[in-house]
Amino acid sequence: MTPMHTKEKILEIALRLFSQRGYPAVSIRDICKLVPIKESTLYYHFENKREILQVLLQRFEERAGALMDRMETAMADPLQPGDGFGTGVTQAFFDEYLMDDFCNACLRLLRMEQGSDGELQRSYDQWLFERPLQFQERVFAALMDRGILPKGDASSLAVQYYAPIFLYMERYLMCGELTQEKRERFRQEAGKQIACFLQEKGVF
Amino acid sequence: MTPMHTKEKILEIALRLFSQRGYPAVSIRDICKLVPIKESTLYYHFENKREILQVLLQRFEERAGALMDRMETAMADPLQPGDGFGTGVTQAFFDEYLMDDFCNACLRLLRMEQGSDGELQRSYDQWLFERPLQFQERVFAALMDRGILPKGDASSLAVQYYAPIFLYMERYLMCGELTQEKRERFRQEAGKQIACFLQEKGVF
Amino acid sequence: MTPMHTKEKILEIALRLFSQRGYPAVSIRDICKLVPIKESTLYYHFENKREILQVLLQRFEERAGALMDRMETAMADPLQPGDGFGTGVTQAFFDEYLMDDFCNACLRLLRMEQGSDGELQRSYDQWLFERPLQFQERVFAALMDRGILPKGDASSLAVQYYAPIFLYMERYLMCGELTQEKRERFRQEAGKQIACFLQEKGVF
Amino acid sequence: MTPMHTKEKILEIALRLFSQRGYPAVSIRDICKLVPIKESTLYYHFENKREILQVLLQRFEERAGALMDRMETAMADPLQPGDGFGTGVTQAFFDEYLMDDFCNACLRLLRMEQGSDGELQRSYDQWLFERPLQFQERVFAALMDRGILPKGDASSLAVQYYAPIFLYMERYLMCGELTQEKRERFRQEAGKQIACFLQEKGVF
DNA sequence: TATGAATGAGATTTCATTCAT
DNA sequence: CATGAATGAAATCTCATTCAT
Repeated sequence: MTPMHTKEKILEIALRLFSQRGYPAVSIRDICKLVPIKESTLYYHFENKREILQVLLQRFEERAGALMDRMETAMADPLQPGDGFGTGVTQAFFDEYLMDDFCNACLRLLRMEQGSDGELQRSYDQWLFERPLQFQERVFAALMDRGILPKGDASSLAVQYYAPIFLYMERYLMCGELTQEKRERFRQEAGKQIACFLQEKGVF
Repeated sequence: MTPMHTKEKILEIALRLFSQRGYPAVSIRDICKLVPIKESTLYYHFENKREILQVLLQRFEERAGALMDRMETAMADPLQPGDGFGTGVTQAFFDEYLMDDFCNACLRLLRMEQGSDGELQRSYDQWLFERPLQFQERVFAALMDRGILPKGDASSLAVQYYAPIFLYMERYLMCGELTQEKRERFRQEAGKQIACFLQEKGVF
Repeated sequence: MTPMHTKEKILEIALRLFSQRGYPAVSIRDICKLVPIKESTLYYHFENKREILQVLLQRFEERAGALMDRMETAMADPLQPGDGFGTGVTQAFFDEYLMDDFCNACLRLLRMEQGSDGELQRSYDQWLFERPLQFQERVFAALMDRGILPKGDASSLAVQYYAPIFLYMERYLMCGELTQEKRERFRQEAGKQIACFLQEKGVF
Repeated sequence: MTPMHTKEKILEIALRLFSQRGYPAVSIRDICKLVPIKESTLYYHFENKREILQVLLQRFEERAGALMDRMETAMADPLQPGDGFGTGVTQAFFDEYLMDDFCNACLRLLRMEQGSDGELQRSYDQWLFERPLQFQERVFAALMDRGILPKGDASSLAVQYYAPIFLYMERYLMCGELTQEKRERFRQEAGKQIACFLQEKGVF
């Protein structure tokens, strides 16, 4: 057994259980049974139950932040010719964020627990509303600048673009097991709405 | 107002707490402390903790079902001249459903607990996706029939119409306290998107 | 079983164990095993372990306060002829305080735990130094007023009178089991010192 | 000053904590956190928690024994002319014993833990009652032999001499932090009682 | 010497629930 | 209807200790 293996295993199992049943419904026992270790061992690696959650969410913030930064950087560059309408970026948002095992589980967790903790609420809002909408708004503003889109309310457009994605995410990616079938369904339905949107706006 | 019977008081407090902290994070003690009664008294009114949840959700289903039925009936009638584009119906959906204290709390509850229970998951999907989208689809189909909207994919239109509402509901009505300010904000932002949609589609 | 019997039994056992081994060395388990009840039952009667201690010490303060008040009242009256030099009062201090099962156990407890709690420290000082010395000082001041003792430092006299009592109390009444033999020994040795003191001061 | 070896550091910290909170209330963790070392390291230096206590008390016995021996030797010699009434010896008893950081902490520890251990009880009695009283008795017996004091009960005199010292020690040196202010107060009050005693007995 | 990792036993406390009154 | 009293099970966490490295 490589050292530091246990701590990672704990985090992995804990995230799985937390995202399935919610933080308060998962006991230290449950986690340890699956790792498997004795309960006292867990306390060698973490101060308390809460710390597991914190480490998890801190890692999520790092990954989410890095992804958003990457997306914004990609957009700041003159648009890649082959990217058409930023499709590549949206793809990354789907694959490395909404449907990535780790991020998806963290998002479910945030979504469930935001009610009982102001900080989590803030985080949930940031990573599922604020940053994505902000990003999309900048994209549309840039397209308006370049004359690809008629001048108008970029913020409103961002909502029109993002809302269906969000809806399908909630419906297909935030409940039950994250099966391959659901991923596919999400991709299709969200893709359809995006295509519809782009067509209506006369892009292409 | 009839004097609040104990059973009703229990349900009221329980719903408040469940919708704030989530079902497993609320103890019988917590509920009884606020009612206020002794824990043993609660078991005179309910078989067990689960039953409180069940009664609550059953009542919700009744109310939600009744509302949806009412909405569909209103739509089935030749459109009320003064209603324009079903605005009155959407208003009812906002005021008597998404922002009604009881329904809102139930929706939050469903939203949180759906992960740990297949039945709740089914219910959540039904009352927040299936029925609203279905209804909206029928509305648009009817408008197409009457030539008010060009023939097309009513189901896709329904998503375009409903998704922003859903997004704002998630953002403003499903977290933190349901303040008057948040209600207003929701009404404005959602209203703006609806207006935008109607205008684009050439209705009016 | 009469109602409220359990709570008293818990207090009784807890005091016995606390005064023998010290508060932190006694577990809820230890107490419950002897009562005997299940651990969860204890929490029906007390909020937590600390509360047991608090109830105990509060009762002690009441009894100790009442005794001291009684002693002071007795002294304020013109001295009882048969009481000679307040011997009766000292007797009460011995029998109903230092050697009384309840008070003795509480004093041991205070003595042991004062180190870890400022409030207990205050209480210990009050009931074993402040009040007894104060009382004794008043007695001597009164005797000086009446010319039975030559005018002088009543406070210093109080220490001379009380210190041997305190020393023997510490040696015989604050360690090991409070046997009849130790009580006797305390009474004799302390009595001898008191007699010695009175003789030297020329009282009688 | 040689660099403080780990073992010594452990003993130092342990004594500080034990004397403040009592042996059972101090965990290996608490000690190691302050040393600072990992818990497993402690077990390289000591077999178990108990052994720390034992080493501490063994050292105390050595120091206390040495001091008492020194005091007795000093007394056995023809009285030092400048020492008057053994004042120098009493001073040593104060400074190198009751108020010495190490001895004071050990005495507090013994005082607290004597209840849970027969051996400690024996030790406490020996070093705080038996030996000091015995020593004082011999002093007074010697003074009687030399006609400086009238023949009488040396043992009773010893108690009269020592009891106030003991009382002030308990009150000022066995609770809370051992501040300079408390040391001073002890010295004054105890000194006053000693002076008073000597004057009354007509020594000088 | 020191540490990382683990653990059995046990501590305190909470929880949902029962039952006699 | 309501309560007082009790409880088995489990939750979180602490403790002293071990052992391989």
